[in-house]
Order: sequence, then C-alpha cells, then structure tokens
Amino acid sequence: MDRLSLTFSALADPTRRAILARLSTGAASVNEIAAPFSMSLPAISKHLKVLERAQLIARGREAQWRPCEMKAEPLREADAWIEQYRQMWEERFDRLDAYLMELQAKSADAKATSAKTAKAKKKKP
Amino acid sequence: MDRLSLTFSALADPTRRAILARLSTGAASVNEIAAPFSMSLPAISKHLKVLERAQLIARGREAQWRPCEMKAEPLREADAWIEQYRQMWEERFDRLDAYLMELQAKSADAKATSAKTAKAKKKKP
DNA sequence: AACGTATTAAACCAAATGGTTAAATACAAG
DNA sequence: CTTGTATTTAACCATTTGGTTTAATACGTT
Repeated sequence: MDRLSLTFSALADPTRRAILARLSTGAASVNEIAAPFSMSLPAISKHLKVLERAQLIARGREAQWRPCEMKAEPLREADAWIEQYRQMWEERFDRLDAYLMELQAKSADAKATSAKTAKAKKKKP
Repeated sequence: MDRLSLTFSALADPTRRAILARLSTGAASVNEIAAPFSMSLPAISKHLKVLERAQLIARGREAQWRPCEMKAEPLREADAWIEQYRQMWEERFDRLDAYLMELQAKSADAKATSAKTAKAKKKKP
C-alpha cells in the first residue's frame, strides 16, 4: 500500500485520531493511551500497530513499557494532497464563482458583458 | 460513521483519489471516469458510491448519463484536522527545536541560559 | 524462584472492502 | 417495440478490519 493510502486509512478511525491527539501532548505508555477508551488493551495495541505502520507513531523501550510518541511527518504529504483542492472549498472562491454565475445569468441578452465574465473566470484570485 | 472518518476512508484509496483528481478538472460521466482504469464498471460504480456517501461528489441526471461533479467541502474539515499538527512537521519548527536542544545541552552548567531556553520553547514562531 | 505489571500474540468472529461476472434497469433512437 | 448504450444491482468471493477472550512474553520486585 502507498504511503498516502496508509496515512489516510490510519486517520479514518476516531479512536486512532484520539490517540494521536493524546500523543501530540507528549509521549505515553500503552496503558496511559488505553485509559480513556472503553475497549480492551489488545484492541488498542492493534490500533497502535496501524499507526506505527503508517509511521504516525514510533515506539521506544523502557523496561516493560513501550512508550509511544507521535511522528507527524506523514501528515505533511496528506496535507499537500488536500491542499491541491483548497481553492475548491474556500469561501472567497465560492462567492466569486457565485457572483460570476449571477453576472452571466443577468447578461443573457448583453453579449459584451458575458464575454468579460468568461475572461474573468479564467483568473485564479 | 462520523463525517471525518467517512472523508478520510474515502481518500484512503488511490483509485478514488485519482477519480477526484479527474473530477477536479470538470464533471464527467461514469464511463469517462472509468476509462483510465483497468477495472470493471461496477467496481468504479462502487467507488463512486463511496465518494458520494462521503459527499465528495454529487451526481446529476442527463438522459441515461449520471454526470459526477466533485464537491470539495468535506476536505475543508479534513484539512482543519490535519492543520492542528502542522507545527509538528514544519521544518522551521524542527530546526528551532534542534537549536534549542543544542543550547540546552551546552548550558548544562549555565542555569541562567537554560531558563531563557525553556521560556523560548513556549512560543510558537 | 515466584509474583505482578505492561504489553503483545493467537485464535476466533462479524462486518466491511474491493473486486469479479451476470442480470436488471433507464433512456434514446431506429 | 426492439435494440443499443449507460449505469446499477445482485450474488458471490477473498481479504481486511475492528473487536473479543485467552494465553504468552518481558521485565522489575520481593
């Protein structure tokens, strides 16, 4: 599986996102991580393995503890992927688009105005 | 399933991400979408259903065609979630952190410097 | 050596995923 | 009304996922 798919599917679970939220405030043992959840320890252990495979966490060894710490690096790639589409959801863009649509509709009879609008749509503000 | 999980798991598949990339350049029919893939039409149809459930696409009706268009809205939320962790992966931050670590190490004998360093670490540059 | 705590592994299960092929549906055009 | 094209549904299959319970392992303490 590619890194991006690994990252996204690791993030596609609320338990795992909560674990990352916890770990973003500092390293923790498996028991500490498991505490807030009404779920067996092995279940948490499996979630940690998923996060580890996606390289969103790394684990150390201290006596019988396996402290986990977050590694945000993979999120950079995920962010970059999503970023491509930012202008598609940004309000400014939507508003401009709506405005241009409106202009275009109103100018059904005024060809000159319609041409100007089409030109304006090409620009990415 | 919550919106965020729906979004991330929809994105956790390279075929679906490719479909979105295609649709970001304009609406398309199912056949057009399917063309680049060596996969049966029903398989694509299922992927589209996943994207639709995540509200990443919307479908119209035109005769026997069901044109799909991308709706980036859910990406806003996904972006916001990831954004929380931006400073954890940004290089500037890592460099500063490394620099402060270094300072701290060198000042093992100079208490005053160490105090300044700790204070500096609280700020988010 | 025996016990207690922290964690993982094994075996199992139900449900979801990602794919297939073959059949059904929806609509346009002869 | 039959045919052709676009798309979805149904039935099926293998694999993965997310959980369980019951061992097993690893290490510190007594």
